Amino acid sequence: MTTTPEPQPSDEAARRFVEDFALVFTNAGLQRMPARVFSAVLATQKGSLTAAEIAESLQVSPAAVSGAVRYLIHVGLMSKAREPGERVDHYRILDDAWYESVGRKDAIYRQLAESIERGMTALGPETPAGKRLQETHDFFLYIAKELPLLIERWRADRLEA
Amino acid sequence: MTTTPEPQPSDEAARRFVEDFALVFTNAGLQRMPARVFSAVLATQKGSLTAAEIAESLQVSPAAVSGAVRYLIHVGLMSKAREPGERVDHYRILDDAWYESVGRKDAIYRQLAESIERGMTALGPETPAGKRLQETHDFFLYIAKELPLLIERWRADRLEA
DNA sequence: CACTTGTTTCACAAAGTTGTGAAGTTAAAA
DNA sequence: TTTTAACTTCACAACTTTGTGAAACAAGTG
Repeated sequence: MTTTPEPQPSDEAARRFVEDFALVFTNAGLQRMPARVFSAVLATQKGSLTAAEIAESLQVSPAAVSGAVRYLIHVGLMSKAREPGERVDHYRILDDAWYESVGRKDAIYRQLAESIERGMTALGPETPAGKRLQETHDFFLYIAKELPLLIERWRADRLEA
Repeated sequence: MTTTPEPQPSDEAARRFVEDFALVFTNAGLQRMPARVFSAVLATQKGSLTAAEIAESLQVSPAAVSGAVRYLIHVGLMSKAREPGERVDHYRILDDAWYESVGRKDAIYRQLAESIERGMTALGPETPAGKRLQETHDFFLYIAKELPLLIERWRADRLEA
């Protein structure tokens, strides 16, 4: 046994950033533990961490890490990789994690639009309510269409530089 | 006493829409009760409802309605109005509720960018981690800037038609 | 001014969520 | 094939959130 029993010997400022960013990310809608795990990996120099390292650095159980990374992988923010003949998984943030997570919001707006459309039928398309819904519907579709284009434009601009 | 004791005599399809839309809206991030209240008002022909009507139509307590509308007003999705010499409040959805609620998301991205910026300082701007954060930071600021422009473009297009 | 009706506040119970320890599973190493 | 380290699953306890009933409050009305 030569590992440190301390919470972690390394950089205190980094740990504060991890919690700070996780908090903001939580406000943005992510659950707490996935936000912390993501944040912990984000703040590493090498860009990846093993489950044990995550657990140690956040002071949580391996079970919590397991649940969080499963979720993060599911929503396409992280990937798990194991080198051939290795025993540990390395978790890293996908290169286009952010683009995806913003761009994927178009699905939400599309769902809203679909629900509104059903509502128009239910309430009568020619009634005042129906007409009000029509505009909302169009707006949601507009956003759903434009969001991915926005990301694309960013990508294109980025390639030039 | 001449009011109906039934859950509500009126349109069944409308009630289904209310719950359907509330659900989608909840998936999009709103709490359940505010989503239901909003949805109930959205589905009315006259475009407004009193607290009592909301409570009746959703089969919830006045307290729940009170809490929900307070929240909805706070986040700028609803307004409360009382006619001079009236005893009841009428709740209605703000005309630009949706524009606001989408456009206001730029604040979230701005906060993310700010947190990332603090992280860059903490991790060292010239380190691998610092450089990775830089790009994320720029991306968030880009989104924060473009979202309101997107809404504006919609508004402009709409005025023409 | 007392009454009535509509709204808000508050303590609490019910329901839902989150993270833990412990047991179970997988796969490399011996 | 047995051992061992890494990871996952699961039942449960702690914590949080949500909606309720009851009481307090506010504002027209007679």
